[in-house]
Amino acid sequence: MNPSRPRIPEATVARLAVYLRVLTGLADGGRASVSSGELAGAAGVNPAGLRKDLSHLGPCGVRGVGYDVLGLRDRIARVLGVERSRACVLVGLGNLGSALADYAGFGSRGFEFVGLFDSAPERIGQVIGGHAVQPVTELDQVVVGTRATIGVIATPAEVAQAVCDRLTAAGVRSILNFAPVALVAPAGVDVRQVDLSVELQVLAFLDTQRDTPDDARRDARVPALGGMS
Amino acid sequence: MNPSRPRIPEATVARLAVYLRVLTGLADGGRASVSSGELAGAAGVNPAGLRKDLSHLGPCGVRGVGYDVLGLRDRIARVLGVERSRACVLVGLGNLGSALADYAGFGSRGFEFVGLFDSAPERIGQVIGGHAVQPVTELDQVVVGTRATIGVIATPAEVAQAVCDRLTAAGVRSILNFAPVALVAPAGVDVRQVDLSVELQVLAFLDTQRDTPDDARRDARVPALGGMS
DNA sequence: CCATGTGAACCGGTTCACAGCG
DNA sequence: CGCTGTGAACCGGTTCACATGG
Repeated sequence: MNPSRPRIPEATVARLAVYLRVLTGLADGGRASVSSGELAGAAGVNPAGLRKDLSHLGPCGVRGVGYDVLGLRDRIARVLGVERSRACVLVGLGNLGSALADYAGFGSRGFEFVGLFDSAPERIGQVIGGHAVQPVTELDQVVVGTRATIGVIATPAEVAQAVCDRLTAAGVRSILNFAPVALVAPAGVDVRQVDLSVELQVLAFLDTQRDTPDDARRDARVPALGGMS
Repeated sequence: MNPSRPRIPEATVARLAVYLRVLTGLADGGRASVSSGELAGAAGVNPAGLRKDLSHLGPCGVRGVGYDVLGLRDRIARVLGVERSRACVLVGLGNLGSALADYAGFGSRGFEFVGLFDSAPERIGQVIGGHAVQPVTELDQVVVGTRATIGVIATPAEVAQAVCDRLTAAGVRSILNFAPVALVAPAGVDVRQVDLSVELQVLAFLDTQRDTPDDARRDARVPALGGMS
C-alpha cells in the first residue's frame, strides 16, 4: 500500500522472486495481462495471498481485468533491485558450487559473480559459468578489490567457518551458507543457512507419518500443500 | 509432551534433523552430556526454542544437568525414522543432482538411492555416490520394482513436470523439486519446492535494503538472525 | 459484473518467564 | 541451585470475506 519503503515481509520478497520468474516467461510468450488466479496458479500459491503480496508495492492492477504483464514485471524487478548489479563471490566449487556458478539467470537477476574460489589445485583455472576458478588464497584481495558484498559458501563443513571469517573480515555483509554448520559472524552480517539434507529429511518424515498414521487409523490425509522455498 | 504420536510441527522436524547432526558429532567426539544452551548454540537456535522442540518427544533430559548425548541422539533418530531405510530415486544428474547423489550421510540417515536417472547419453553409466546412472527410460520400472516412495527432481525446468507425472504414475508419494517451476501433482502426493535462486534473491534484497535504508536514514540495523533452512 | 485491494479473523510458530525437579 | 519443561503472551504470516472501483 505505502508507495515508498514500508518494509516488505521477507516471505513476500521470496514469492516476489517467483512471480518475477513467471511474469518473465509470460512476457516472453507475448502475453499482455494476467489475473491473480492464473498467476497464482503458475507460481503455486493462493490467489488472495498473491494479491496481498502485490499490495505491498501499491496498487498495480486494474480492477475487473487483472495485471499488465510487462508493467508488473518491471515493478517487481525494480523492488527486488534487479537493475542494480551486485558483486558476489562464491567459495567451493564442488558439484553444488558448480551448479550455482553455472546457473543462468543470475546475471539477468542482478547478480554478478566476480570471483569463484577453491582450494583444490585441479579445479583452479576451470571455467564455470563464464568465470575461471581462482585459488582461495586470492579471496581476500578480490573481495576488497571488487567491493563484493555478498558471499556464497559451498565448501565442506570443516572449512566453512574459516571462509566465513575471511569473507567478513574482507568486508562481505551478506552470506549464504550451504555447508551444514551454524556459522558465527560479527553483528551486522546477515547469514542465511540452506541445508539440502534437512529438506529431504523433512520430506521423509512426512512420508513415514503418512504410511504410519498411528498404530492404527487409515484416514486423515496430510493437506499436501506444495510449499515455497 | 504426549508420548505417542501427537503431531510434531514441521518447523520442529526440520530442526530435529539439525540437532541430530550436532549430537552425532558430539557423540563421535566422546561427549557424554550437553545443556540446551550449548546444543542450541551449535545448532544456531534459541535455547528455549530447542527445549520446546524436544518437549514434543516427551521429557528426555535431566533437570539441573542437561541431556545425555547418546540417549538424545538415538531418541531423535527414532522419531525421524532414520532406522527405517527409504528407497529414493533421483532424476537429473547435472551439477546439482550430482551433489545430492554424492552427499555422504544420506545413507546413514535413512535414505537409500535406488536409482539415478538422466537422459544425456554421456552421463549414463557414470558412477556417482556409489550408483551408476541409468537412462531415464527405465525410471518407471525401477520405481515400481523397488517400491520407491520418494523422488527427487533436479532436472531443467522444462522437463520437471513430465518427470513428476511419471514418478507419481509409478507410485511415488513424496517429491522434492529443485527445478524452478510449480509442479501440479495428484492429491495425496506431497510436493516440496526448493529454489536456490530465490534464497540468493532474498539475501540480495535484504542487502540492498541495508545499504539504502530509505532515501535518508542511517540507523535501524536489521536484526540479522541466522535463519534455519 | 468482474477481478483487485484490504481489514479482520485465524493459525502456527517463537519468545518469555517461571514453575518443577533432580 | 541449575537447567529442564511448559503455559501464556506475542508476532508474523495466511486465509477469508467483502468493500472498491473499472
